[in-house]
Amino acid sequence: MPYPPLTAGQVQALQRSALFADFNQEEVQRLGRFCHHEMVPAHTVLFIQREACSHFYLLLEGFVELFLQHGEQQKKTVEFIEPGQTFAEAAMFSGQGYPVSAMALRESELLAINSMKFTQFLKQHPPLNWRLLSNMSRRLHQLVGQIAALSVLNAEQKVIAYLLEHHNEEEMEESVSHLPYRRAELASRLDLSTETLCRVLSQLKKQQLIETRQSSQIKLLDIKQLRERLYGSTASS
Amino acid sequence: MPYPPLTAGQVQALQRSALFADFNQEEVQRLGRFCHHEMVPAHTVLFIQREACSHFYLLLEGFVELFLQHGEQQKKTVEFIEPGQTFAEAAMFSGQGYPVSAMALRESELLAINSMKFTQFLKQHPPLNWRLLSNMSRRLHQLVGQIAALSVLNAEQKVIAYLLEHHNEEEMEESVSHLPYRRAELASRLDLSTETLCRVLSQLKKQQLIETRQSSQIKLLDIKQLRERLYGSTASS
DNA sequence: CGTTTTGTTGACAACGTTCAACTCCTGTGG
DNA sequence: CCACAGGAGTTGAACGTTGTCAACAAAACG
Repeated sequence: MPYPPLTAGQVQALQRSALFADFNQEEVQRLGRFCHHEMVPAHTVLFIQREACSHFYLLLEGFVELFLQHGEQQKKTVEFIEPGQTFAEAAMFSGQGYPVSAMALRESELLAINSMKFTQFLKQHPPLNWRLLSNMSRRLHQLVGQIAALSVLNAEQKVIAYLLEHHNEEEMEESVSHLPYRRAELASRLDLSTETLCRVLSQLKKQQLIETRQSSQIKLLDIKQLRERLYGSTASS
Repeated sequence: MPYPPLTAGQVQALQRSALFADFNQEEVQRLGRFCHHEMVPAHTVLFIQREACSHFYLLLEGFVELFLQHGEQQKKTVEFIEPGQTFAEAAMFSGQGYPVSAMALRESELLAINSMKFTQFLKQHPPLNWRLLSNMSRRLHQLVGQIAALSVLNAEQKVIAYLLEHHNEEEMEESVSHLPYRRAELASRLDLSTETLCRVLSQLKKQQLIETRQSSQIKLLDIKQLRERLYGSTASS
């Protein structure tokens, strides 16, 4: 038994994730034998593109960025991971290593799950196969949505689409989109330069469609009109 | 037994596909009970985005395009499917319907596999789970590669990347990239206008890096130099 | 409180799209 | 077999959107 047993909190976190939602106590314990807990400071690189896949992860606390690199300096954010999400599950099965690189943007707490051991475990738990398939399928949808957004939407539409997708309906009586990202981070995710992102936000502010507070919280003032700006539909994730 | 038995050719096609590669005769026959053969003329729509997923497909002959639509008129090609490939397998598991639309670009011959029946079949054939996972995983890689290409490469690099990926190393002593597409089709796949695609091809012709024959066959004259134009690497699918 | 990082705004340039003209192919009917 | 029509491919010019560079403002941090 190479790893210390899981804490109660970690067990709960596993059971709250999509993959292991209905695991019973015993199954979680068996899973725990090849998970280890990691606490990493901001800017830690968890894995890099093309590297052989040794683990996949469940994020407990913090914030992780999945990104691509081209040439020496260009970086493109593919996705942000928030607590409760698993990532890099798909990398286990392709035999081509991780398709992206991953970096913690803030100090983060993770559960790293050993890929080899997990694939063995998988054979003994057929229902998990289904979960994984549906998980990956949903991720495929998301990526297709991103491709649509990249190729079909202009700067303003990208921003609006993102705001609408990520605003928390129930949060306050007002619709506040909490964006815990730096401008540069969000810009990279939307495939814009920081400058254009700023400009779009300014314009939307001028037109009274949004309000910003301390630059990381964005209040949506007129959701209907925002939706109209996306035309009929976004087809986005 | 709702469907006629499979012909020898269809059985072979199934066994040549990635998903069913090592199926034995009996397994293929059972699979055949919920496959049906389709022969469709060019421009047939096989399914459309968001539609509930009733079948997935193996392309036997012909040519199929997977695409997205935005608004009323914009179309973006996500992928071309060539004979031997399966497509839309992932749609079964997400519960969100097909993520894209599919249209036959030429007269095409397909095997349509009933999704419901297949998922039942899947439970009795655990090794298939693995196949599916690795298939979908590879597709995820591809999509990530496309995202990279869309966001990081310029027009010339997109074209070169595509040519290099799709040229047939062994075909003739010369490297001929057979592109059985219309300019407009290829342009949509690369997210360019037909015009820019033409311009890029012209430039490459002028610089003696490629040659075109009857506009659908492209001979790569200097692969090394083409590679250099992509910088260090493409990170593309 | 000053220093450093992040965000915002403007001027300008670049790349790609759009529109329009034109050429080249392909296939069809005379 | 040629002529012609229609579509596909190619090229040029003008335009627009977004990226880049540079200056500046505002926060964050020690």
